[in-house]
Amino acid sequence: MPRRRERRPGPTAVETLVERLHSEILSGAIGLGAPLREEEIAERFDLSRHTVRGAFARLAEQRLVTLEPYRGARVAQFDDAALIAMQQLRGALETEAVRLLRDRHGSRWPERITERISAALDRLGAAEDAGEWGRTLRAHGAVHQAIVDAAESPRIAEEYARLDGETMLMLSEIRIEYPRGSLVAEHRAYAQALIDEGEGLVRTHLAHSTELIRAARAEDARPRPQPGPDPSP
Amino acid sequence: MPRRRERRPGPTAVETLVERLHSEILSGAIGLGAPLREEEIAERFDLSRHTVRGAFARLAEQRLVTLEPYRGARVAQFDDAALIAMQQLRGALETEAVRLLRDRHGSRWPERITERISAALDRLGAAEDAGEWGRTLRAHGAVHQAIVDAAESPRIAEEYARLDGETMLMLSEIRIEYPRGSLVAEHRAYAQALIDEGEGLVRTHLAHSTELIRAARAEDARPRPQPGPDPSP
DNA sequence: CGCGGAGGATTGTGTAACAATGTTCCCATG
DNA sequence: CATGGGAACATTGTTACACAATCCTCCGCG
Repeated sequence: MPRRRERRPGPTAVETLVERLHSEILSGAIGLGAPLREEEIAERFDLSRHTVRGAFARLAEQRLVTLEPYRGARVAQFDDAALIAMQQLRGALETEAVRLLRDRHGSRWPERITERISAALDRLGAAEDAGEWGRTLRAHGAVHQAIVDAAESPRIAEEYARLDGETMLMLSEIRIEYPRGSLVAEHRAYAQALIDEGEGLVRTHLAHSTELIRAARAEDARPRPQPGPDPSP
Repeated sequence: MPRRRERRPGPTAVETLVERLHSEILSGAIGLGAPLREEEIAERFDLSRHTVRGAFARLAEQRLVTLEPYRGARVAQFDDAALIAMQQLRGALETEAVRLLRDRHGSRWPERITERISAALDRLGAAEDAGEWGRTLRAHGAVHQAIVDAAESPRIAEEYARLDGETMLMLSEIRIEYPRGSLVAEHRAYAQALIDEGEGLVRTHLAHSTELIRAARAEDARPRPQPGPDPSP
């Protein structure tokens, strides 16, 4: 069923820049809280400052960077309050997604749906086996996203996706110690429990991961830079 | 307790333009689906196209306008699918907010909180009495926002606020017939039920309003313009 | 040591131009 | 008459340069 018309005007300069900065930021090449200077980036990518500003605006929309008038853009930072707020939002979205799924399908979700979730779980297992932290992180995100996507509620899915990108950034500087293979096992059980018992588990699961993240950040014993406007000089 | 430092750099041109366009759009002066041409707006407000484009980007972020590369900006439009998707997201947020409230406060919410909700309800009553539809609409939104704000979950509140603006736009062209005074009565009962019985009612309430909106739109018997990319020529 | 202010750095906005894409409309062709 | 091809035009995307507004640093003064 071909979509009415797939317009493909070459990706705009802003779009490609957004992608490049996105991956630089997510890869940790830029570091949480680091300032992004227009001129420098404009020169580095051979673009005009206007274009760079356009890209910044989009990245700010995804909350990967924060924008302050006359003070510029910087890669976002997350203190514990931000973590909690994010997890509450995530909880709202994932919980509702599961509830919608169960409203529609009861405890027997159609295979088309469970299949995708299973596939995501498999990829998570593979990533974990490979011992690649970044890949594992993304695969983990994809599992949750698959669950939310299954609800076929576009706005919920979209907000969740945005949140996921933000989470990737937040976690980009920490590494959670986890016995190999337990992440996938835990999530297989989680998914099954959602199907069997409903959305109640979502909050438990999130509380668990919130604690892991907090612990991992506290582990980084060094005086954690909280994102106050300016760390006192 | 004075905030660290309230920076007040004069509002930027983009910000003020966003506000002006926001109110023009919400007031219906521009009409759902109407295109916004950069040049025209730049001239009308005596600004450069760059500034206008910046404002468009922000309005798109709030989903009041849609942006298509090389095709420009237009005021958003909403078909039934969009309405449903919005309501699902709204349900996710409001439900979680109430759950957070009851987690913290049980069935006895502190007065500081109920007070704000009551105030919003009072304003709704006043607006309804005055028979001003626009004001009633805003007051109604404020009641729900007050409930969500009470949960003190900043991200949930923020997403909800964005959604509320979008909803105002969606409703800007319809008028729901409602016996005077019944909106506030209904919402007083709703708020009380949330306190007493929890978040279960949220979905019912939303389903109810979804139906009212759909009915009101169907009432506008004229061939409703659905926002397909381009209505076939 | 704290404070104010000069000077530099950076962001915000404007003007003008051109490139890339979308849109319209005329017209030749069947 | 319909239809497809394209020119001509309209609109958006991007650049370069300039200047204004604001922030930041650092120095000298009390």
